[in-house]
Amino acid sequence: MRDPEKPHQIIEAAIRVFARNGYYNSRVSDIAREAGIAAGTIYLYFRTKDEILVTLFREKMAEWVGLVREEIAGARDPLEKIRRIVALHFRMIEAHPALAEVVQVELRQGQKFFRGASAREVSAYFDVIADTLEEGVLAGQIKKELPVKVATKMLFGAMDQLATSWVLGRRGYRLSDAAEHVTTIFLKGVSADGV
Amino acid sequence: MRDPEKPHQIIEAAIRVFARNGYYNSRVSDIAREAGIAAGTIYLYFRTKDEILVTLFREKMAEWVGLVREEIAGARDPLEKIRRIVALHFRMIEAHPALAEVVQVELRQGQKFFRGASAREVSAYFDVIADTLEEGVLAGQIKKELPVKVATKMLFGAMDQLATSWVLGRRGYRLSDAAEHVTTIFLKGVSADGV
Amino acid sequence: MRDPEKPHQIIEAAIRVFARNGYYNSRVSDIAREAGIAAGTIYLYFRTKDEILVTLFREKMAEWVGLVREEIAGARDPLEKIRRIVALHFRMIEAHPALAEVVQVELRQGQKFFRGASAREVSAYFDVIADTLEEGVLAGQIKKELPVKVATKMLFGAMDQLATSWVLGRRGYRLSDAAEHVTTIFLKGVSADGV
Amino acid sequence: MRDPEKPHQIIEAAIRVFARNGYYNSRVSDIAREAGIAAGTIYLYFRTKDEILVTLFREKMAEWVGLVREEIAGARDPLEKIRRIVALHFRMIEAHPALAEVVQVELRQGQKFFRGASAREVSAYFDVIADTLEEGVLAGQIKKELPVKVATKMLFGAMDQLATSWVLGRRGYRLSDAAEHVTTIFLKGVSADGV
DNA sequence: TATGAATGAGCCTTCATTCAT
DNA sequence: GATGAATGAAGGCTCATTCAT
Repeated sequence: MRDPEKPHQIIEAAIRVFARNGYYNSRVSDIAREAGIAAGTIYLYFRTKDEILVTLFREKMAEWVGLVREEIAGARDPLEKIRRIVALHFRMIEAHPALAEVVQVELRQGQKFFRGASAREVSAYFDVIADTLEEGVLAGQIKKELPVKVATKMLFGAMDQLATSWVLGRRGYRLSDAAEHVTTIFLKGVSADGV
Repeated sequence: MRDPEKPHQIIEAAIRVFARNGYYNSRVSDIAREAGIAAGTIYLYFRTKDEILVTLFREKMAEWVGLVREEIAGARDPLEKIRRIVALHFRMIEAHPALAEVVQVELRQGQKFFRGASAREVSAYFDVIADTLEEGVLAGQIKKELPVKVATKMLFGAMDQLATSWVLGRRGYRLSDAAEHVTTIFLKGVSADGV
Repeated sequence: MRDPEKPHQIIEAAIRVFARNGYYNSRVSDIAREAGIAAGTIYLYFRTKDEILVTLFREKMAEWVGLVREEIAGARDPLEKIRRIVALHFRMIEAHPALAEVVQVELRQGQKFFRGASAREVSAYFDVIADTLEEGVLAGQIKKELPVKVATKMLFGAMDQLATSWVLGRRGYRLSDAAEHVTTIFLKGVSADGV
Repeated sequence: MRDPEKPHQIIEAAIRVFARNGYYNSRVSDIAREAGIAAGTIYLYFRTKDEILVTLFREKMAEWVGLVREEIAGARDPLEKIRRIVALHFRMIEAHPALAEVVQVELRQGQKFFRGASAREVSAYFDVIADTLEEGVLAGQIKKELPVKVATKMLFGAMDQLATSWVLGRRGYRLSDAAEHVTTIFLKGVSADGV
């Protein structure tokens, strides 16, 4: 396996193809054509079609979580961190709609049929959110009796649904505009009473 | 084409099979076996495999929305209605985990590849939530500057994510227990300032 | 097996259906619908779909030969007989185009795949022609060195091709008009030298 | 899609298989086995089973007509041309009985159900015969009031029937022996009176 | 390493035939 | 006898994967 650029090219091609047709309606040869290589070449870098999807998830989710971690690293205030997480989430979706589409639509299938291969990476994102919420509790900004796991899933689910609607819909508006609303509502919902 | 029970039996069998393997990993003959009939018989009631999934979505979503409408009909208070919607949502998921799995996992694929056949039914559910929020705004219980559409998607997304986690996870806890938390956080998030 | 009219009705329906779609593109249920009965009923009168075609051939060919025999019975002159055979052949094709179509198109398949079941009936038609030619030889009107079998097949083939062209074409002319030409050319071809 | 020999091999295999079982009783996998390739390979060269038959007709008929044209190119005398056409027709049938069988038996089905795809090629053969007859009329060897279209179909039908009988029968004689008889009878039938 | 022709297992769908009513 | 719902074998076609070049 020589060309270290090929797997990346294949993944990027797969993202575009899966976004267009979905995993099960995409042929390996479609990905090859999109990547400008021969179908057989794909098998020099991936053992099966499944492995493309699994790798895709793993790499992209890891990248994503890395970016989120960077984004919030500079912030001291937990509430500000939440604000940045939501803003970044929506910015990423808007910047990479094809990737967004794949992750939104295929992730669930994926979690079920591809051996939860991306489970670790997905849960890392949940961890970032959960950790931030815990921080806020300790800082007294978030109510201390907050069921953090539930709240984490709520925030993720809320962002995910906004993203899904935007992706599946006509994209006739700026998703980023929703970020502030989402943050406001969520933070009010979890805030400590006195705040 | 007589037996009026057959389509129902086939749909129920399909739910179980799709929940187990996913739509694309299920064979028509699997559905037939699960339903206790011959594969050919399915084609007396459905034209294609796709049509089974589309019909499944349509019927189950319509049923679901019907139940939700009934559930909140008795309540006067919009906040109480939201509470009941969330509670019913989770009760339904727990009561019909296979259906839940199918809807959770396949719906997105579905929205994209099965002609948005269930679009109307799904959006009916969104409408119920949105209408209830509007009511709350008029009643002064929910803040009047609330972006209703965003809030609607947030609540749906939050419930959906909790459900998905529960379905894909080990189901090692009572999903209903989360209902109260979800309601509390959400309602606090959207409540009018003075409340 | 009660209703003695049913087999006949089924055969007539089959002729229309086969003429429209060909044997292999026709369903048993198509024949049943055309006959105004249920598909299962057909199996009270015929054991298989094949048997319908075989019976159809046998009965119709026998009928045909019977008519031809009647038609020429009144004629003394062999040449006149040939003239009548050709004229009747074309009249029959025009009068029963659906039957013609089936016989023209399916007969060859039939001869090969349905066990030559209609071989006897078809060859009876050949016999009528051959016998008439022999008669003409004896009467000195047809050249005595005529290879009767070849000439018989030639006349049949000629009529058959005219009929096929007419059936497959637009039927934009009167087939009967060709009868005289065919007869003239053929009789000239086989006539005794001095005639 | 490279090997330029494959389509030819597949066509030749198909001819043998169709000759044995007929089009509708032949499986694609039968053709593949006969050609010594995998069933899937056929679909690299033909889109459907139908297309095999259509291509077969088109190519073989074009070849046939080309050969006929060559055969008569050297002859000046129209009657001699007819003689050669008939002789070649029968020689071809004898040399390629499988092809003959397919063309004889399937052509009619074909003309009806495969979009008349071979219509042009078949009618090219009719044209050759018709043109030759016209030539004979101009040369004064064939009677000038001859209905050329009818005579053309008669000759074709006659040859076709002889061929069919030989193909479907036991082939217990030399078909070529019939050529002279057919020519003699036909030419006498269409000859100008004084000749 | 890259190619893409070849492979063949797999699945949806059709439809002749059966049989309970 | 008549029905038509049910059956299930069969086959066309697809496409992930292999391998000779």
